[in-house]
Amino acid sequence: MVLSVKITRRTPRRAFALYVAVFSCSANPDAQWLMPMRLVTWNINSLRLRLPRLDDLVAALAPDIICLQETKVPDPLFPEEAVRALGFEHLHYKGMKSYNGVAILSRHPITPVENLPGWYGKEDCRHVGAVISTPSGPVELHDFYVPAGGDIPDPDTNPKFAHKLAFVEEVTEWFAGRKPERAILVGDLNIAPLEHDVWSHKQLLKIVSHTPPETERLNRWLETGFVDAMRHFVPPQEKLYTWWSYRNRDWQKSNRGRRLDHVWVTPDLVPNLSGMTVVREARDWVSPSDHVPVVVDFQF
DNA sequence: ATGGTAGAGGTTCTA
Repeated sequence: MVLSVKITRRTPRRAFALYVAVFSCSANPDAQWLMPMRLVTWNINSLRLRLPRLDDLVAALAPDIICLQETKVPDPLFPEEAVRALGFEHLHYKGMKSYNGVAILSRHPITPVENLPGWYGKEDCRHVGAVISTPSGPVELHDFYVPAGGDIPDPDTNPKFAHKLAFVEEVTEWFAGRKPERAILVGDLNIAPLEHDVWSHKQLLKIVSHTPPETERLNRWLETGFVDAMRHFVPPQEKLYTWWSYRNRDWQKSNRGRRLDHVWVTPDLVPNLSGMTVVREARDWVSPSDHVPVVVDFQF
C-alpha cells in the first residue's frame, strides 16, 4: 500500500501532523519512502581488462555502491575517469601491481576509514573501509579480499595456507575488539563455510576453501558480531554459489560452484535488508570473471 | 589420478 499526502501551503496542521506520523513509522522495510541503497560486491579479476563488464553491470543493476576485489591495478594507474563516467564520483581504493587490490566505488560521498591494519605485516591491498551516510545514520562498510591459500591445506608445508589462516585469525581479533555496530562487511573471503556452499561437501572437505580449519575460522570471524546476509534470504539447505572455476569446459553443465563471496551485516541492520541477488548470468558474459556479482538491497 | 583456464607481466607467478 502506498500512502501519500501532498503538502501544500494550505495543508491543515492536522494533516501535516498525520503525514509526519506516517513518515516516522516507516521503520517498516516495506515502506516505499525509505531511501533504497543497492550494494554490489564483485571479484572482477582485473578492473582494467573488465571495465566494459563493469559498464554492463552498472547499466543492468544501477547500484549505488560497488565493492571490487582483485582489481590488479596500482593506485597511480587506477582508471578514475572511466569509473567516474559510470556515475561513481567517490572512490576509495588500494591496489598494487599484478595481484590483489580492493576498491569501493560510490555514487554518494563516502568517508574512507584510515589507518586500517595491513594484515600479516604484508600491506598487500586486501582491505579498504569507508563510512556511508544514510538517513538513519552512518554505516561502516568493509571490503575484503582474503588470501586464496594455495593448493595444499597444510600450514606447515604451504606458506600460502598459513597466511590465509593467520589472516582470518588477525581480522577476527580486530573485529572482536571493535564490537562493530551498523556495519556491512563484503568481499571475496575465499572460504565456502556451509555444506551447501559447495557442489560436493564430501569431495571438498580436503580442498582449500572448504576445509574445517578454514570454515571454523570463518565462523569465528562471523560470530564477532555479524549475520550472513546472503543466507538471510536463501535457506542453508539450498545450494548457493558465487564462483565457478575457469577450468571447467561447461560451467553450467558441471555446475561445480562454490560460495566464496559474502555479504555480512551487523544484527542492527538486518531490518534494513530488502533483497539479495546472485547475478549468475554474469558468468556467461563475454570475457567473464570467474566470480559473479552479488547484489544486496537495503532500505535506510 | 589428472588436468583443465585465465590474468599480469614477463620467460613464471597466482588463482
